[in-house]
Amino acid sequence: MRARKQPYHHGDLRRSLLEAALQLIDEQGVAALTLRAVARRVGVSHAAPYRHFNDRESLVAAVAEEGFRGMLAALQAAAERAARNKADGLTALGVAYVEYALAHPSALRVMFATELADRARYPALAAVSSVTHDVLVQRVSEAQAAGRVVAGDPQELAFAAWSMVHGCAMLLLDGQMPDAVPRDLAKAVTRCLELGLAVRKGAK
Amino acid sequence: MRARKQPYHHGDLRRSLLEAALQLIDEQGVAALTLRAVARRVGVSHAAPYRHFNDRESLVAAVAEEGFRGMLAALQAAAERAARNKADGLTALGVAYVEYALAHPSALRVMFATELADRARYPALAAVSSVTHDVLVQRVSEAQAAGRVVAGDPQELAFAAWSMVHGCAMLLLDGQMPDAVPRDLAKAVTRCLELGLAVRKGAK
DNA sequence: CACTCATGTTGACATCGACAACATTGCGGT
DNA sequence: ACCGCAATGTTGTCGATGTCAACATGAGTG
Repeated sequence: MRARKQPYHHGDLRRSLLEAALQLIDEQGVAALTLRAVARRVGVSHAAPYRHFNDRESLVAAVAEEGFRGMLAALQAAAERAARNKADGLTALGVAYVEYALAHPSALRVMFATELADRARYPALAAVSSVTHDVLVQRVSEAQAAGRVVAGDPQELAFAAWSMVHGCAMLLLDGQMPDAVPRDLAKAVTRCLELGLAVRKGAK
Repeated sequence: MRARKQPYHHGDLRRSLLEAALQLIDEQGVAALTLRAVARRVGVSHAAPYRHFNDRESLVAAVAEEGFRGMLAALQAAAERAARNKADGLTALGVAYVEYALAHPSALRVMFATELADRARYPALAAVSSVTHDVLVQRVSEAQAAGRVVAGDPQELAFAAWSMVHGCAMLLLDGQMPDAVPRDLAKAVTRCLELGLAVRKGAK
């Protein structure tokens, strides 16, 4: 069998570091996400991560990027499911967003962490986050074409929808609603969103 | 004149520390909020802050608390202004929320910082944040009574409103909408919110 | 006037991010 | 087959930070 002595070169250290980072965040929160701790967990020296990440923030950004990719996949899966069932794609998207947030709270926290405020410094992160946004805008446009959503700038309507869902997720994650059932609130929010965007047949 | 030599006792160090903390965040971001940096700015020794804050997180929590108080004042002022002008109090609240966020981005970031996720550890913070929430619920109830908002659990409706406005503020602060005019987006969101909550005269 | 305790200071330690200098090895060109 | 280079890891180190313990100061109270 192959010698168990760790080969000097790890193979795919970058990926291992990312996975360890996710575990750390899950177990001990974002504050515990330390370059040295990640290195320890993977079993490499404390400076090894610097070969793959410029600094701590770069690691955080990379983890956030992973999070966005995961969410993007979840959103697209939800949209396809909705399309197959002839259901409302927009609503499905909103529900999927909140569900992903509740299922991966630490990922969400990293994705929108304060440290990463200036996206300009992390183009890859900005890109994947932008794609996510585009998916949403696209669904809004489709819903408009199908006559299910009021006319108007799809960018602005999408932003409104995103705001609502994102805010809901964040408030739930932050425990701002301690005595409530998250899913009920999410439902209420989604319903309000539907009403707000729906084509209004009546006067007013 | 009074001796300029710093008296051994500062007088109101706690308040000074809080103000220095706010300045630091404004100037250099949340990451620069360091116990030692705050102490330096105030001109006391590096361990002095420990007489007023248990640890770094406690300081952050206290700053967040200040932020909530400021926002609460802004919201209440906006509500009163709206009442005098017979305008819609709920909309005024939403606009005031986003405006406060855009005017005090660093405060907002601290208020909803990741580190303070478990509010249980900071009762004072939880309290003032809860009061803010109550104000919103109250306005929703009033709007319902005035027939301007659909019937339903005011808690849930208020949460939906809060979600939307909070999400809008957060996304704008995070620069997720780089090529847009913040105020336009805020308007769009608020309008969507109004529509979503409004009493529907027509058929669905 | 003396005592006491809150408030502030000094000094120390472990940890962290970051860098530089050095070690190892996979890989491509000859 | 050999050489050499560049990517990848390691060790050592530095300054800064959070945190604690031991000590100093003085404001207010009896």
